[in-house]
Formats: sequence, structure tokens, C-alpha cells
Amino acid sequence: MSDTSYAYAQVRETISQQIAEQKLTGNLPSERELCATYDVARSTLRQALGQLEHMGLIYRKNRSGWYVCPRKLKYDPMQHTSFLQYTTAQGFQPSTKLVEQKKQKPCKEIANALELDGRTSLTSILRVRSVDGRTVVVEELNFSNKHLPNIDKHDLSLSISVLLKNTYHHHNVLYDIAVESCCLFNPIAQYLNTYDGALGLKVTRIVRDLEGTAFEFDREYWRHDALMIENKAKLHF
Amino acid sequence: MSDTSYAYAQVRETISQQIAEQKLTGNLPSERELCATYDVARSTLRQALGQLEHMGLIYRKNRSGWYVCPRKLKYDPMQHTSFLQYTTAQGFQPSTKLVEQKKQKPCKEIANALELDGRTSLTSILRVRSVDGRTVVVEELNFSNKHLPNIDKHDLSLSISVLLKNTYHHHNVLYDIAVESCCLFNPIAQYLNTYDGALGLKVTRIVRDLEGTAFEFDREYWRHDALMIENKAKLHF
DNA sequence: GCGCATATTTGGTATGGACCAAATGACGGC
DNA sequence: GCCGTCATTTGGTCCATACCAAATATGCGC
Repeated sequence: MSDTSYAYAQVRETISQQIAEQKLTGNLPSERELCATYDVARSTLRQALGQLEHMGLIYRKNRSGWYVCPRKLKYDPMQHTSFLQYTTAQGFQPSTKLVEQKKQKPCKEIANALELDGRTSLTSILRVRSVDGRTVVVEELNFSNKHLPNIDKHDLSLSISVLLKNTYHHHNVLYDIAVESCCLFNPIAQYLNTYDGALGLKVTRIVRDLEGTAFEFDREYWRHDALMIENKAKLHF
Repeated sequence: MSDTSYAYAQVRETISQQIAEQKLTGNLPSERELCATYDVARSTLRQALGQLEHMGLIYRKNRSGWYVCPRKLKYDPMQHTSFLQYTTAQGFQPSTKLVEQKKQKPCKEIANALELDGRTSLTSILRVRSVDGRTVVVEELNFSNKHLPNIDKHDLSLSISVLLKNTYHHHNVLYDIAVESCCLFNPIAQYLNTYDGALGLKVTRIVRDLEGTAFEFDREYWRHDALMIENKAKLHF
């Protein structure tokens, strides 16, 4: 049991317990109602709600209200099962929407990672992915035109891994993944139906061929409360 | 560039930029000073500071002040390089302290993961690990006495992997890792010199032998701003 | 029943003041 | 120079209030 010596901690523990016992489902009462119930100021209540949000127990829809979080999606960035595959396997209804596709020059970070100079062109797509009608991740995928000739001529709203396999014959690739917590700002926060400054998880991925030449650089911005990273491996001491 | 239509966002962007340009290092001016500088109320300023904290740019020492974050530690939970190894390799000064060791009955979650009944005993240790004098992670390690006979008779302040290898002959093991964002509460928050409700990253690890029998269950609570999870793999489409 | 304008509710932003506890710094005695 | 004591500074908690913008509910006309 956590510390309950402060008002916000008591409110937090009470609500947290009600959620655990499933006495609280769907959407919560309004902040002003909760203030009255627990006899605290709105700022104190919002401190409690903020912590419950960080615990992944509740989330907010912009100016609409607070809701109890659905269960988390389990995701292994090292596996190459598709989004469709691993979400449906866990009983979710997935959907993906391609938001934008453009050809552009790489930023410093990408140029560095893909060992490109600033003039080489890059094909970038932005897509949002949802489960059960709730957007959980915004993905920015960047492909090096130099290493994947004419990639911008293909339909990138279809499966990218199939494209890499069939058209570019990348059957074996190396993954470089980084996961860190981050802050979500507009416009990404808006895609995720959350607020400017919300908490998120950032997954960065560099994809290389077996010679070590990098041809893809991805950034995934996840709702922090929608995701649990999972990973299995065999180790030799 | 992020949204700056609000006061807190402007303060955030200004300070963020000063940190990026290294005009701001070490500890920040006091909150009341910053309020005067940016002409905002303290709660507004604290909202900005809170977001910079979530971005991993600044952190606070309890009732002492705000400080610019040192660089993050890179950590691959799937590798079996020791804490000592990977921290020094990155130029940090590591240290570990064993806080507590006890023999106890497993909680529900652990009993379930290790397939024990509630009566089987468990040897648990709690240790804190620091880099450059800053505590970054609290680890709780739990060993099944049934599968590792007399483990409580050994000195668990030494390297556990050496013990597993030499005494119990576990040269090959299976790892089940989960990473998710979490909230840090007392007393763990206190070990990490942070506040009740601070943001963290939780790493859960189940260790099995090659037959799949689990004998160890670990929980790591990391400062969210101290850690970047890294992972490399070769994949076959 | 449907569409549209309007009123209401909701969270989001922001202010300013108050008090507390712990960390820090200054001071004095030794 | 060291070690306690005490005053000051600092962030941590909490309150009451106000106004805004967007989401939602309401009710009217058709």
C-alpha cells in the first residue's frame, strides 16, 4: 500500500481501489462532482487523477471526461509479426490509417543514422494505428530512396514488410531498437486524442541489411497507457 | 517546434531551448525566481517544469531544487552483461547496495509466474544501483528455494549470475521480459530520491531453465529519465 | 425522425495566496 | 577546523476563484 498521508494520495488510493474492484467502469464522474465527493479542491483532485493516469488506470478524452483504461496491448518490437497479427491474437480490433506520404530531405538525426548526406532524398509516411477504435500509436517511417530505389512509386498503405520481402528481397534484416519514455506534443498528441504534453513511449527503429547498411528509420509514438513491451530470449552465460 | 499558444508551453520551450544550447546547466534557479522571470504563477511554472521532467530534461531533488538531467544510461535487458560492465563501458561510475534480504512466502503474482503454491518459500533481495552517485534503479529479485536449494545460504551481495552459473549450473536460461511505464511510490520513490507518484519505468523479468521451469522473478523500478532501453536482433521475414 | 442553432457541461488554463516540512546555509561555541 | 543550533530558502501541498474552448446535451423547426 502506498503512502496516504496526503489528500491527493487518499483520493488516488480510493479511486484506484474502486477501479481494481470494478466498481468503477467506463467514464468517471465529472471533476467537480469528484471534488464534492472527496471534499478537495479541483487542483488536488487533478493531481490524484494525473497520478492515476500515469499508473495507466485512467485516461482522458479532450474536454470530454475521464475513462477507465482498457487492458494494455502486448508488443514485441523484436518480432516481425504484423500489427494486424498480434493485435487480433490478443482479441483487439485493429485498424490503420495512412495520414501522409511525402518525399523529403532527411533531418540531422536520420541522415546520421542512415549515413546519408543532407541532399539524399527520403520517402516518409505517417500513419496512425488504433485498437477497438482508440488510436494507440503514431508511426513515422522513413525509407532511404538510395537503398530502396523507386520505393515512393509503390502503394505504401499496404504491408511494408511484404514489399521489402518481395520487391527488394530483404528476407533477413538487422533491427536496432530503442525504447524510452517521452512527452507527446501537438500535432502527434492530437492524433492520439490526447493533450499537449501527455506521457508517451517512444520506440525508435533502425533497419539494416545483413551487411549493416541502414535503409529504414522509424519512430513510433505510443500512448503510454496502451502498451506493454514484451520480449523473450534465450541467453548463454 | 511544439505548440506555444499557452503560457506553460512558452516557458517550457524557452527553458528547453536553453538546456539544448547548454546555457542552463547544473541546477535551475528557484521556482519563485523563475516565476518572476517569466511572469507566471507558480502553478503554471510547475506545469512547465513537470513537462520538462517528463521529457527527461530536468529532475528534482526532494525540497532542494531542479537540476538538468545527465545523459541517459543505455541498457539491453536481453543481454547478460552485468550492471558493472555496461555502465563503465558507457563512462559511468556504478555502485550497488544490498538493502535487504529475507525469506518469505510469494505474493500472488510471483506464485503464479513461478508456478508455486502459497506455502513454498522464496528468497528475496532488494538492492539499489547508482551511477555517478545518482540512484537510478531499485531491484527486487526473488529466487525460488525449491528450484535453487539453499540459495539463501549464499552471499547474495555478490554477482548473482556467477552464482547461478557456478553453483547451480545454469549456463543457458530463458528470459521473459516486460517493460512498461509506471508510477513510483514510497518507499521505492524514496530510494530513488524522488517523490511519491513520480514517473518510472518498470522492467519485469522471469528467468527459466531450458525446460521452461521458472526459478527467478525480478522487478526493476527505474527512474524514467535515467534509462533508454536498447535492443539489437537479427530477423527473418 | 432529422438537422441545426443554442445552452450547458466538461475539462484546460491561469492566478494568487497560504502553510508545511525538509534541505540548506549561516553562525557561534569549542 | 569541526560540530551542533538556528534561521532561511526551497519545493510540496492545498485552497478558492475565474475564465476559456471544445464537447455534449437540449430543444426547436421542419
